[in-house]
Amino acid sequence: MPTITLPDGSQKQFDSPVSLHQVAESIGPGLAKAALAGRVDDVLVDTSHTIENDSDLSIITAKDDDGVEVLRHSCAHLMAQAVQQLFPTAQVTIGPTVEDGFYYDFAYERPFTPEDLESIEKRMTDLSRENLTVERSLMSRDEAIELFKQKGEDYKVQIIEDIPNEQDLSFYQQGDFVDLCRGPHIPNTGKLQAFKLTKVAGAYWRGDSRNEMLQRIYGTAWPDKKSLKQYINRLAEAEKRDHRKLGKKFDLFHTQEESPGMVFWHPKGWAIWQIIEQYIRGVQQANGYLEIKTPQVVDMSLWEKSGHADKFGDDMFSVHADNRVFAIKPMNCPCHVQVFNQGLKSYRDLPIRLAEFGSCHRDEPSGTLQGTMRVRAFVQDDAHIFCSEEKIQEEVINFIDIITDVYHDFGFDEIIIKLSTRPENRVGADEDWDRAEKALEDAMNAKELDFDILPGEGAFYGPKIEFSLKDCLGRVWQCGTIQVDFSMPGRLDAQYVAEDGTRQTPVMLHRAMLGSFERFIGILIENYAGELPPWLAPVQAVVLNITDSQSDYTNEVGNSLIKKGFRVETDLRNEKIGFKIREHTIQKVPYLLVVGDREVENGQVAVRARNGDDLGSMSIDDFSALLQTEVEKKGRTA
RNA sequence: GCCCACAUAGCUCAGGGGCAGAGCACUUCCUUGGUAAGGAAGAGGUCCCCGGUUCAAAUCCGGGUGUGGGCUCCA
Repeated sequence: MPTITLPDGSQKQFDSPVSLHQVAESIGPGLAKAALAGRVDDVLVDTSHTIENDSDLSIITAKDDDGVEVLRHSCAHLMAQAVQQLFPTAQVTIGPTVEDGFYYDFAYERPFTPEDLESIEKRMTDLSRENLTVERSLMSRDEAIELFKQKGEDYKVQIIEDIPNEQDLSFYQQGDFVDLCRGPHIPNTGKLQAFKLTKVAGAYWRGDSRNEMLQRIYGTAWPDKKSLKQYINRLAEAEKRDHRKLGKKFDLFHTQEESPGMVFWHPKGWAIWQIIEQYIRGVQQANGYLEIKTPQVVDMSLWEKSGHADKFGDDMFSVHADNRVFAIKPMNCPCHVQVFNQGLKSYRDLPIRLAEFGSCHRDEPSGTLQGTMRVRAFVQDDAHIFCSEEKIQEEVINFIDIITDVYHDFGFDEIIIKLSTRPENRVGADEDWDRAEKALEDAMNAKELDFDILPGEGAFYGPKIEFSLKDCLGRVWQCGTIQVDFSMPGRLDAQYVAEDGTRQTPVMLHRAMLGSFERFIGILIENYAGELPPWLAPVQAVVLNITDSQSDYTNEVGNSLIKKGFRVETDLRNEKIGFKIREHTIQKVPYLLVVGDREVENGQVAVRARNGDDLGSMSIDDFSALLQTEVEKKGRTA
C-alpha cells in the first residue's frame, strides 16, 4: 500500500503496487501522456517501473532537463535500430547523449555517407510513427553474452564482459531492436518527434587511438519541432560569427598552405592585437611585473634539462646549425628561469614576476589545427612568478583580482573556474602538493569564488587553476591559468638566498590571462560577431565626404582625430554617400562621420553610429570626447 | 596522427570527358549624388599539386598538400 509523495508535497495512496504511468494517469491524462520517465527517491526510472513502497516521486516530462536527456538517449537507440534495419551487418557499440544531442558508434565495413544519413533519418521517422513500445527486461550476464554473441555483436559482448558478474543487466527492446542499457527510456518511440542527424565522423573504439576506428553518427533531439528549429538557428548564428569567415570579411588575417597552423596578420588584425598587447602591458606594469624578451631558438640541452624534450619532444620543432640541435621554443618558462638565474637573488627580491609576450611554436598534429584557435605558432601573455612557498596564496589572490578585472574589460562577465589537482604521474612530495592545492583552494575561497575540482587533471609539476570564459552564445573557452610548479626551478637550478643565509629553491607560478593572442582574438571576434567595441575596433571612425568639394575638410577632420590618437580613416571615393555608408556599416566601423557643405560651413561632422542611429552634427572636439568616453568604457556595459 | 568531406577568378559559389561560368570586388569612363548598393565598358583562370586512364581530363582513377567536421591530443 504505497504512499507516494509528489514534488509539491501532496501525497497519494494506492491499495497495491502501481506503475509510474498509473500514478501519472491518476493525476491527469495530460501528464500521463507527457510522462517520459520518473524519479523515485532520487533514482531515474521508466514509466513502467512499479512502485511497491512509500516513495517520493516526480514525473519527468520533456519540460525537465532530465526528460530531454532521456529523450536524446532514446533517440540514440532509435537511430541504432534504424541503422541495423538498413545495414544488418553494422554492429552497435555505445550511444550516449552529449550536449544538445546524442551519438551512436557503429562498426561497419564501410563509412556511412551523407546519403546514408538521410535514409537513416527517414527510417527513424518511420519507426517513430510506428509508435513501438519500449520494454525493459533483465538478463543475467551470461545470458546477455550468449544473446549478443548470437547476434554477432562482438563489441557489445566486450562491453558486457567488462561488467562485474554479479549484477543483472537491463535491456531495452523496441520492435526488433534490443540494446543493453541502464536506462531509463521513453515508453514508446512515438515520443520522438523532433530530431535530426547532423554529422558522421570517425571515432576510436573506447576512445583509444590505438584501437580501430568506428563510425560515429551525431544527432540532435528536442522536445518539439520549435526547439529543434531554434537549435538549428543557433548553429547558423554561430557559423555566421566564425572567426575564420569574419577574419576574411574584415581583412584581419589569413592563413595559407605554405605555413599550416600559422597566421598572417593583416594591418587591421594586427591593430587589434596591438591594442590588446598594450592594454595587457599596462595591466602588468601596474601590478609589479617586469617585461622581458627571450630567444626563440634554444639548444636542445636546455629542454632536456627542463624535462620538455622528454615529455613534449614530439611536439617541438627543431633546427640544426653548427652541428648542434636547437629547439624552437614551445614554452617560455625555461628561458624565464635563465633570466631569474642571472645574478644572485635574495629573499628580499621576491616575488619576481617576469612577463613576456612569448612567441611559441608547437608541432601540433595536423588534424587538430583550427583557424586561429588552435595553431602551431602563437604568442602567450605569459609570466612566471618566482616566490617562496608561503607567498603562493597571496600571489594567486592577486592574480585572481587582475584576471577578473581584465575579463570584465573585455566584456566577459561569466567566468568559469576549475581547480585541477594532483595527477597520478607527478613530481614533488605529497606534502608539497597538499600545501599547494590548499593554497590555491584557500585563495579562491578567500575571493568567494565558485569553482569545480578536477581531480587528477593537474600538470605533472603542480596543481593549477583554469579560467574559462562563456561567450554570448554560451560557448566556453579556456583562456587563463595559474599553475604551481615544484619541479622546474629545481631542475634548472633557480635559487635565492633566504633570511637565514641558506640557498633555497623558489616556487614558480606559471600564469597567463588571455592564453594565446591568436585564440583570444578569435574568441573576441566570435563573441562580438565582428562588431568590436570602439576601444578594440581597428578603425574607430571613417570620415566620408559627400562630394569632391569637401575632400580637403574631410582630410583635416581625419588628421585631427588621428593626431588625438584615434584610429580613423577617410573615404574620399567618388561614390554616393549611401554606398559608402553601406560599405563601412558592413565593415562594422563604430562611427561614420559624414561631411557635406553644411558641416564644412559650421566646422562640424554629422555622426552616424554603427547601429544606424543619427547622433546629429557636432564639433570635432565633441565627437572626440564622445569617442574617448566610449574607449574608456572598454568592453564594460555597466 | 586517424575517419569522412571539400579545393574552380580577389571574395561567395554554380558547372562538369570536347573553347571556363555568375554575382560581388577590381580598372577605365560617365555621374558630384545628404545617410545601407547610380550607370556603361573592360580586364581577370596552371579549375590546389604530381601521376594514371583516354583521341581528349578542370571533370574519371591513384597519390600528395591544405582546409572543414569529428576522434585522439592540447604541457
